[in-house]
Amino acid sequence: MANTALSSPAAEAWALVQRLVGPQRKRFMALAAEYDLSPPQLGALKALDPARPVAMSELAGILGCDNSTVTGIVDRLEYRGLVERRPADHDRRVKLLALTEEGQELREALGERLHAPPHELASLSLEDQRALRDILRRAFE
Amino acid sequence: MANTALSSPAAEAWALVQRLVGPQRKRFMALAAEYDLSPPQLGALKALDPARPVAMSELAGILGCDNSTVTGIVDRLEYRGLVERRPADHDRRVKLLALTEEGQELREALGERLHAPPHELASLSLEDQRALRDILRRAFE
DNA sequence: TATTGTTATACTCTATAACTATA
DNA sequence: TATAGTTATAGAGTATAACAATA
Repeated sequence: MANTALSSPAAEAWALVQRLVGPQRKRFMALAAEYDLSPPQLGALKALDPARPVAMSELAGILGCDNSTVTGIVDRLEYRGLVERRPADHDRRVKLLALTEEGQELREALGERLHAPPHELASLSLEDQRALRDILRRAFE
Repeated sequence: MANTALSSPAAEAWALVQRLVGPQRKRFMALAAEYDLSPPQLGALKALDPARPVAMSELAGILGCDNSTVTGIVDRLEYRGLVERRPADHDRRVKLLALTEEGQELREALGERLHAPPHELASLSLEDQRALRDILRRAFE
């Protein structure tokens, strides 16, 4: 955990990425609190797709928790009028989750806040920003 | 949340960073489960300093939760013999947290796992790795 | 008076196991 | 038989408020 050598440039880069992202956790929690959401509720709102309904089990997969946990999270979101459960045509066991209009608006506002890059990146030179973007693009090729 | 323009290179870079780090959350949960720790317990172990005892309130600050929450987390860690509560000389209200020998060993093993860069970074060319590292270093200047 | 840590309380998240209804 | 979602249950995390010891 300490400064253990950092053998490769990738390892040091990874440590720096973690340092960049670390504060994001508190930012996420603060944002959830601001909108009176629990962190998993915010995660669920973020994970739902405005363009396509998502099955309960699919959401469980995205959030990395059990189906039974999703039931409670969605219960509260639905009670608040942010999400709707709808039957699925192709399989009557499945329930599809759709954002209500209010849910979509909230999700939009949340998204804007989460998308804003932290000042460490925003204050890099435009040249560095582009280089960083290009390297990260290559990382996913 | 969708592909909303990504106005600046910094915004796209930030989106890519989040994409890189996203899977890290599940990695973290899986690692905790593997060692029979809850995620906050793993976080606490990670936050404790092998070289310097940490006060309860300091740990609460790092974890971003209330002091009263830390009490329970540390209770379980202490019950398991991973952490010790010690009195502080300078202020008898304060309790200092120190890793036991077993706690240090576990933290070391955990650290090795968390420090390994994901394959997306590890498989970048050495040139890209170095450039990425250098840009991120500048981000923190 | 203010602060550190604990306790009491209430709520949320969490997984497991058992259940219902589909498939 | 197997799967999607719910319910019941028990344990852990979470903050708030009240408290004891200390500053």
